[in-house]
Amino acid sequence: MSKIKVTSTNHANKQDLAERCVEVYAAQTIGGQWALVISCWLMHGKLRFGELKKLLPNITERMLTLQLRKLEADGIVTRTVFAEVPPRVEYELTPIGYELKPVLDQLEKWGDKHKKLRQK
Amino acid sequence: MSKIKVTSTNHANKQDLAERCVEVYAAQTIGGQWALVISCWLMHGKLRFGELKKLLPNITERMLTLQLRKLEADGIVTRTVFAEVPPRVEYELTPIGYELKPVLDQLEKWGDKHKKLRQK
DNA sequence: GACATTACTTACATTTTTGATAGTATATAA
DNA sequence: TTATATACTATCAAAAATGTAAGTAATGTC
Repeated sequence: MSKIKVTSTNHANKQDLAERCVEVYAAQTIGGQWALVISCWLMHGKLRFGELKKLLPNITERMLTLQLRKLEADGIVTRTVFAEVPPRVEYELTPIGYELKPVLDQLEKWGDKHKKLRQK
Repeated sequence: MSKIKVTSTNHANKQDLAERCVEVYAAQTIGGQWALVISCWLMHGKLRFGELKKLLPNITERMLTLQLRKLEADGIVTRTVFAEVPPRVEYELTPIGYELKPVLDQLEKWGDKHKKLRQK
């Protein structure tokens, strides 16, 4: 499941950075091209796999799965499978997941300011 | 200088995400393996290229250059060259760069909490 | 029995990011 | 004259992330 090479310099560097700098640790945890948007949407409440897919029209099922699994592994979302056919799976933020709110808020604030500056 | 393929799906997706979600826009702007740590160090004041290198013992000069150039292009740091030999170049956060502080603070806060949860 | 639905998985290809290594310029000091 | 220090640049190689396309399971519906 993991394609990372534990012996690579890159891997070592990432680990080192995460250990020495909590900010980097946090950034790595919510990193990945789609993880942040997914978190943003889940802030509003739980969603099914298919609902997320509709909200992110360009994402492939593969990527959505991968990122959700990573978020799950990192304790940021929970995955609830209902024994139905066709299957139903719901994703919801964990408490620590919901605590990302202030981070997202600050990112939004800063992003807005930066965007405006750039437009001038 | 840019190795990105403007015609790729990946590129299109990134653009799209950044447009639709300011949080992602912000995250992309300070993304890159080393950009955040560099920003953290620069929060304390301006630094020379060589000083940054010492603070990040594992970074290659190439990567340090690349990330600093990106930060410069994005208006987050300024680059001041002194006409001396050997050369001296100083990097400092711009006003909007310094405004990353609250973002870093929140990342730190969250990162700490998350780390503690994981250790249990 | 064929079909639709949903949330996936698998194998492979492409793109993007990062790393390794070896250069370069140039005034000053030895 | 050679060496030194500093902030780079240029190539090439490796690793990591993302995308493409095609499957799968299982049950209820027609």
